[in-house]
Amino acid sequence: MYDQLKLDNQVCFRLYTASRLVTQAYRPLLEPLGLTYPQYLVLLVLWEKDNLLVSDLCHRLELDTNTVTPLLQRMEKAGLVIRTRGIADGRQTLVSLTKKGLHLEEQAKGIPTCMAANWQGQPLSNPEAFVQTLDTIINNLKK
Amino acid sequence: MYDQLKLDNQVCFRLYTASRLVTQAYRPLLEPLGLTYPQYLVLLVLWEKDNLLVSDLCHRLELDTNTVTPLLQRMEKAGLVIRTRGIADGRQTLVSLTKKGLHLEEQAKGIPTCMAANWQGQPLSNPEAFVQTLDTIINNLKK
DNA sequence: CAATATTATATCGCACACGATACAGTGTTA
DNA sequence: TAACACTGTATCGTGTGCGATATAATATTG
Repeated sequence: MYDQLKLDNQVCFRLYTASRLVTQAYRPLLEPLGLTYPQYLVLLVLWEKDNLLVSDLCHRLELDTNTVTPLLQRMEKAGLVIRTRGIADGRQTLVSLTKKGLHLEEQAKGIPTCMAANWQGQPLSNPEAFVQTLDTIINNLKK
Repeated sequence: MYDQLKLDNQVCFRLYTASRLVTQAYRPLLEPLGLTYPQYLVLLVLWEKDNLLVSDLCHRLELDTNTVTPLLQRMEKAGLVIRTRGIADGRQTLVSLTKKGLHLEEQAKGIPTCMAANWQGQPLSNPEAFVQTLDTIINNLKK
């Protein structure tokens, strides 16, 4: 029995579990809007700046097109976005919000506050340091 | 444009991204062993204590049976574990390591060290506090 | 300008996650 | 002990993630 292989000694397992549980916590808030968590992330990006390329969304979300394209196809079917072929460059796909997608922002604006209250039975001792550590990990691992 | 809806202000997105990137970082280490990351987690648990019920694994990994059962079925097909029906209680399923599953521990023992070196281009400033914050989040969110 | 390389996106296949439901075995109760 | 509730696991359907590959459009090069 190797100590370093104990589940409780794995930072990665905590990261994996925390991420899953947080996503689960979003579910009851997103379900009324008909959104999944990754779809919500796409909308966060588009609410900041509309009419983006698929590649822009990929970069912003750190996801590849093989995840993003089907995600956008489902969102298009749900009437949240429209995908149009690029005019200057025919390889590109431009992603734009529909009225429905745009109006969801109003209904979503309360979610972050709601979540913050949600996951803090015990408040986090030092949120800034926590976020900074996550950023360090992300920057170390993304190419 | 609501400030709280900016992607960069979302702790959850960092958590989600960090978790994905860390899992990705495990891939090249686990692939030679023929394992996925969740399968590796199952083995970590079984290496600590063999012959567990499906429900034990579910509790330990904070996953539901609808995830764990198919996971174990794939691992059984891969010859890593055996699933046997409970004798005392016929509803239970006992999960045991095969020789192959057991012997993988030797090959896996270097992985944690390898990973620690891997994701620390910049070393984390305060790993203990980070782990503690993750535990707080997990404890707040699990029922 | 035709052949080739590159790029942006899409498709395919597989393995999770997870809500919802099914099902078989066990406990309980009238 | 027959009817019913409960429990442990399994199944189903949908939506990601992601490696591998395909496709179409643009850029490059001989």
